[in-house]
Order: sequence, then C-alpha cells, then structure tokens
Amino acid sequence: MAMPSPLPENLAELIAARFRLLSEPMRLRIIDRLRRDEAGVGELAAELGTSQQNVSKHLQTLYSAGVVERRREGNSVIYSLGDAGMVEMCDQVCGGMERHLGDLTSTLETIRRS
Amino acid sequence: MAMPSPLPENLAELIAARFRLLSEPMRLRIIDRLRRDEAGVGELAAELGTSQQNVSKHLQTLYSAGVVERRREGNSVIYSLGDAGMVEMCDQVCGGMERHLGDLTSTLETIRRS
DNA sequence: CGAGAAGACAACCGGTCGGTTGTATTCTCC
DNA sequence: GGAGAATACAACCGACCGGTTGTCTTCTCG
Repeated sequence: MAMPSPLPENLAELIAARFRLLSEPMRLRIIDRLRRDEAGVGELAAELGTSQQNVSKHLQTLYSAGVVERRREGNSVIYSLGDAGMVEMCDQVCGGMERHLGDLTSTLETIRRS
Repeated sequence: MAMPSPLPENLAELIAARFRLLSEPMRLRIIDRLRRDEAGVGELAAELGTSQQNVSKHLQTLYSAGVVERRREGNSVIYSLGDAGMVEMCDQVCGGMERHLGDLTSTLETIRRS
C-alpha cells in the first residue's frame, strides 16, 4: 500500500492513533498474553499483576480500536485478538530492535545520547 | 525473530517506547518528509507549517532513538533517515488500516464504539 | 570584528492518559 | 429473590508530553 505524500495531517493523526495503541507496556503485555489464548478480564489481571479495573480499561481501548474481540460466557467476558496486523507489528518492531544490536546496546545508546 | 513469552515488563517498555516515537502526527510527517529527501531544520519547519523549535525538539527525540541521522553543512544541520525499519512500520500500519476497510470506515467505527 | 542566519536548549503551560478508588451492573447459583 | 462473583463505568490525581516563548551558541559573510 502506497502512502500519499506529503502525508496529510488527518491521515497522520489516524496512523499516530494506531501506533499510540501499542505505545503502552501494559497493552502490549495484554496483547502478548491474548496471542497465546483468549482470556477473561480477571484472569488477565491476575497473570499480569495489575488490577481488574486497569485491565478492563485497556481492553475497552483496544476494543474500540478493533484490536480485540469479546464474547460473553456465563458471568465472564472472554477477550481474544481480532487484528492479526497488530501482532505482525509487534514482531516487526522486535526485528527493528534486533537490528539495533540488541536491547541492551539500544538502551545504553539511548542513555548515552540523552 | 521470536518474542519471549510471557513478555517481560522491561522488554515491553522498550517496545512501547519504540511505538511511542511514531505515535505523534508531527513526527510521522517529519519522517514522511525525510523519506523523500534529507532536509534542514528550517526547511522542515516551513514545509510542515510549524515552528523551528518544535521541529528541532522532535528531531532530538528521533535522533536519540537512532531513527534519524544528522550532519553539519555550513550553518545548517541536515537530517536524514537512519532507520529503514521505521518506514517499513509506517507502511505496515497503513496496510492494517486498509484491512479495516479504509480510513473513513475505521474512523466512523471508532466514533460509533466510543 | 559585527551583524545576521540557523539551530539547540530551557522554562513554562495546558491537555492527555495511565492507574487507583469507589460504585453500578449483570450474571450465576442456592 | 438474595448473595456473591465478574465486569464495566465514573471521578480523580499525578506524571508525561507537545507546543510555545525566550534565549544562547555557532557558523557565515562582509
């Protein structure tokens, strides 16, 4: 897919919003967990070591963006990944970091430059 | 590249920081502009319709993360892209949006769900 | 050397957002 | 129907961050 050039402001905002979804560690960890298997809110909260409310809030964000699907099962709500593209992006950014000579080097580099 | 699972907190933060770089419209527009050709700070500011200070600040951010290279040329400082992976990520997120039935539909969907 | 151009740096402000706390809603089971 | 479990919703707070304003440094050129 070709990006229009110069990138219009409104399109830039749409793309930025997409990246912003993945710019929070907790959301990345939720996606990573759902990548292996669907799960309920309480289950996610327990495994990720945070509150039910926090997980619920992030799941709302991801659901509004279409990243995640949900389905009611008895008293629970089961969430699962609904957008394979997001997982691909996670993998790609990992590749990008590998290209930067590993996490440690990248981190040290950031510190050195700041 | 395989992602470790479950995703450790510190690695999640590194990845999130990477995505956060691309989560701002102005930074995306700077990258998009540099994609075609290298440019100086004032040049970028004029073309993108913002202040010299603002562009300079964003360029510092991108430089610290290794996304952008710089070189002195007389009285100017010329910036250019130094990380091809970032451009690939921009293209991929565009593909993801196309998968969502286009920008308009995606936007309407977001509004409807909020 | 003095003037002016180009860019970097610092302080500040207002909005956004992640996390917490408290509560409302919805379902199950007895 | 009542109790309790699972989840969503709302209000709040503190931190972070984008943009602006002001200034300092560095370079060029006459």
